[in-house]
Amino acid sequence: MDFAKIIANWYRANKRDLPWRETKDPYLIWLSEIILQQTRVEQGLPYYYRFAERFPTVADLADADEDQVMKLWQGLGYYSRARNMHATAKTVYQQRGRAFPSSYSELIRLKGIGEYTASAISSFAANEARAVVDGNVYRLLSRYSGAGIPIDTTAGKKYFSALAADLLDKDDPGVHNQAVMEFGARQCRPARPFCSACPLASGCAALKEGKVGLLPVKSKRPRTRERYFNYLMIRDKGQIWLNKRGSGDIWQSLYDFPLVETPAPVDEAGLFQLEDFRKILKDREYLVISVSQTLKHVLSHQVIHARFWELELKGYLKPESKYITVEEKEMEAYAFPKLITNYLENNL
DNA sequence: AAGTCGGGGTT
DNA sequence: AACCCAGACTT
Repeated sequence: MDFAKIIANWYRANKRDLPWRETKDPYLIWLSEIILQQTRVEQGLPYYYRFAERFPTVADLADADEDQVMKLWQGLGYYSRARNMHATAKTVYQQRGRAFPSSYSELIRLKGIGEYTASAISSFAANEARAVVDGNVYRLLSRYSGAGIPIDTTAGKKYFSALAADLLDKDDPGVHNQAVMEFGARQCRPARPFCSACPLASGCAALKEGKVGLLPVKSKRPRTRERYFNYLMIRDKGQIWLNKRGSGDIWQSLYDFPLVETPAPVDEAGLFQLEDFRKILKDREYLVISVSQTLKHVLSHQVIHARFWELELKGYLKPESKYITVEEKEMEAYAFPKLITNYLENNL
């Protein structure tokens, strides 16, 4: 029995019931695929339900405000996915109305859709014969073939894409693609894969050569950098100052507070002398309401050490135009990074 | 080709 | 602490 047949049989017996497997609507499939990029199914599932309910068609998503989209995405990370998703909804709705594309050649041109996602949508929605290669498939194929070529290099991507295309079941590419990913995720999982009860065991090169635990090979990722954030929660008669984060840094399009970043931790006396701090407060007097402990927040390439300084203004001060002021009760309408919501949950 | 972009689960 | 996740984009 060949690879595709074995995978198909395994999938019939082991598949999970997932909502995006019950539709052929390319829009809903696209929604699920964007949400699932670099994200575990269990983590993405509640977000999929929220987006599918709140934005049932591409027109609904295209009509939404960016703040609404970001708010619904809040907490999921990699926020460029949400911004690109929103942009693509507008593009599609403008150019094609409600008919979301389902062909690879059209999909690949859209923002936020790369080779994996275009293959996934076109195979699931239109049964186009495009083989998906996600993290699960890389692992499965690397082990099955025994190939130790690094999966995060151009050569590796080329090699495994060709292998996946070769193994693709062209009679049923959509189900085949679902099956290989599910197999990689659950049977051929990263740690402690179920090799002793694996239907592919007899043909698995890594198992034969005793190197399952060594595959797949990934070249090393760069170290993270440390950053020190001093967040100013500036209150002025029930209003609080917010900052919308721009391009060139983390958390673009989310909101936080006026920020003084320093190259090293600073104490109270040190912070209040900094030019960046005084520029925000001008000469206005303020009361220091509270100073938090240092919170550590870990991202993929950064570790952020954050302190929150709650200040109450004595008398009115018009903030710089880059900041907005909102009633504290209205803050829930804005999307914040996890670091901020964690602090607010524990301190308000 | 290398760097960047989150947050959470697992080992 | 290191690795990984239904990757894509920028430089």
